[in-house]
Amino acid sequence: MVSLWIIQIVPSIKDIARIAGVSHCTVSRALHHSPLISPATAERIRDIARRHGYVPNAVARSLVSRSTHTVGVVVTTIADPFIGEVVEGIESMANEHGYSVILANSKADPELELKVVDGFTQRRVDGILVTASRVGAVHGKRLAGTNVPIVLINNQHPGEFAHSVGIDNVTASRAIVRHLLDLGHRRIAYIGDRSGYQSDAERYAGYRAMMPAVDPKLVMRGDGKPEQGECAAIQLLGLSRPPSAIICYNDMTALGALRAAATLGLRVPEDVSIAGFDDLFVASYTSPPLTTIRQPKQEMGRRAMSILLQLLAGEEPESRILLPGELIVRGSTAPPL
Amino acid sequence: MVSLWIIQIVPSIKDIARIAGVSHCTVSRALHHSPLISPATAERIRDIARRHGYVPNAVARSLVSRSTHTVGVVVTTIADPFIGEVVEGIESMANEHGYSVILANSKADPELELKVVDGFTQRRVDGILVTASRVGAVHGKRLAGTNVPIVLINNQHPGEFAHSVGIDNVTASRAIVRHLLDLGHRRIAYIGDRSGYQSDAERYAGYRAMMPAVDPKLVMRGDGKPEQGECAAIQLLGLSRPPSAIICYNDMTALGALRAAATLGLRVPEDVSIAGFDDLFVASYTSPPLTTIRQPKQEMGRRAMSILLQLLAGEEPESRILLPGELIVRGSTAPPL
DNA sequence: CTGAAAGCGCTTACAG
DNA sequence: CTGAAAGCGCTTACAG
Repeated sequence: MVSLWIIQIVPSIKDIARIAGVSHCTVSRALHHSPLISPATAERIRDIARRHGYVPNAVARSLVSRSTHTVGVVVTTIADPFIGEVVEGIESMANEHGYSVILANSKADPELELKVVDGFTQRRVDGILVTASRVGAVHGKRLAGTNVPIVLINNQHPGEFAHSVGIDNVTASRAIVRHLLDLGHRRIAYIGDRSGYQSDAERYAGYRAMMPAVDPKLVMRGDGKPEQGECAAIQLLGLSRPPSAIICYNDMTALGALRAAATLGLRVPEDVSIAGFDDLFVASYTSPPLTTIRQPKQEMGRRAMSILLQLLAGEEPESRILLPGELIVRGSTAPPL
Repeated sequence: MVSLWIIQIVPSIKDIARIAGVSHCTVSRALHHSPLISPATAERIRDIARRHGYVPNAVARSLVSRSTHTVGVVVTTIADPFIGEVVEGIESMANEHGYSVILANSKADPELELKVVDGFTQRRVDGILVTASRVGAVHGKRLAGTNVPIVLINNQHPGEFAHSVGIDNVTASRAIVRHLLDLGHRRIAYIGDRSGYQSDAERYAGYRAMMPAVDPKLVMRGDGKPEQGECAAIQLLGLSRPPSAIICYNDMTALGALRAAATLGLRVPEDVSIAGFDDLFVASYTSPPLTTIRQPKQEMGRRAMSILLQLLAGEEPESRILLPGELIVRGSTAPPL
């Protein structure tokens, strides 16, 4: 069977002009409700446009207005639930202000990220948002040199960029430690992330600041995923003087720690308290549910987009916004026996 | 402090032409590696373009080529982990073929969805992908009437659209029931979704087809979220002759059922087996981990994009693709005591 | 109130 | 091998 092509004619402003018997610029003005056009003809033109299914061509408009009303969003992966929430926030804020979101995946690969940003530049996005980038480390200066305004969210290698939104890791981390100290814990372990992220450094700093003394045996590093969290927790719980509580860099790591406790036949929170960071959806459904720090994910997206909007309006927004985390106490922490 | 505007001049093809002392069309050809241009001048022009930071303007190119190499993706919410995976698949396939993804949120609101599609039309996307839409119900015909090719993923109200990708719910559902029957279960309950989705009808059909007899008391409906799954499960488990196993419409419902069992002091799987559908990330981290059907989420996105690509190439792809689900047996199902 | 003209940045027949 | 010309669909001073 041969494929049949029906050429769908989408009418242009000129087609409408011809039908209405006016010039195409009059149509343009009528469609924009310009006060220059007489109400009668304006209405007549709009009616014709409607009946003929006229849809303005944003591409042509962008070419002359030199603005696409589009923002590029770079993510390491959109399948990550954390990033999904952030993008949800970006998208809603963008949408409320007439902007569209172009999404691109960098797969955390610096080369790909550069390609992605190049693609954004070709498409003439008005601005760029980058989430959870470790990429600043590699191509920071290069990106920062672009003409397009860039706002970073949860940037892992700050410095090069003017504008960013993040979470107050130190304060949040201190809040978790305080919570555990208040419960009566004294031997508190920390399972961090060895990737060299600033967020890990800050969370660890909060931990150190609150602890009267830190036993180096109680500090380990994973990779932010459950498996290594499990390994680290197994080692910690096997110590001659094991911790009574474990603070994890993030919820993923805590998932592994919970599993480690189960494997070792330890009860949470009776035998060991475990805390995470992020408050992913899964944190409410583990057994027991996880005590953690809630990051305002959507809010972070909205704020970042809002900074971008200000930048595009020629304003001078705050350069670095630090949002507070919220301690969510659930069943995985309790006084030590 | 007054905002200072540095006008960033992005050179156009004409600027490069002036510098190179040729016409702008020669530049255009050189940049496209046209064989018409002498290798020497071509290289010289490309070098000048490079040094002056020339970046082609895709907007202008789109205007003349009448193709934006852009696809619009409609989601009910990008924060949903299921949808995130699907979009990941779409994005990767799109990217491999030089297409960009514009993301838009419909919030499952038919009005908004229509606005979103209208926005896509203005931006002249080459095609549209819609995930998990209940919207077909309301505006199906209207959308189907657009000039732009549309492919649906996990469509809940098929019929109006030519092209779609889905999962073989009936077969997958039968596989779960068979698994439970093989374990020795005879009283098997089903907690469905009352929203009238086709997926629920199909999963229920698979359940009915495999059961020698269905006790109507063992069939309940929630809304696909944990709370109502919990309610339904509490009622089921309180029956004078309670089920020994519960099949849930999806993992979210199963999360509620697991919680119900815990609340009632029942052990899973010893006292009751529980199965879900979807294989969300959370399914591996519940306690016990959840037996469920894995949907090939990324694959669904890739296949849908691939159909769209064929459509754009003027080919005639299969109109309806049904992917198989995979039974994932974990700790939440076992023989009845 | 309306139209003719120029231009946004590019591609592509058509001449030479 | 290269350039002049036309055109993609629109906006917006500039005249009238």
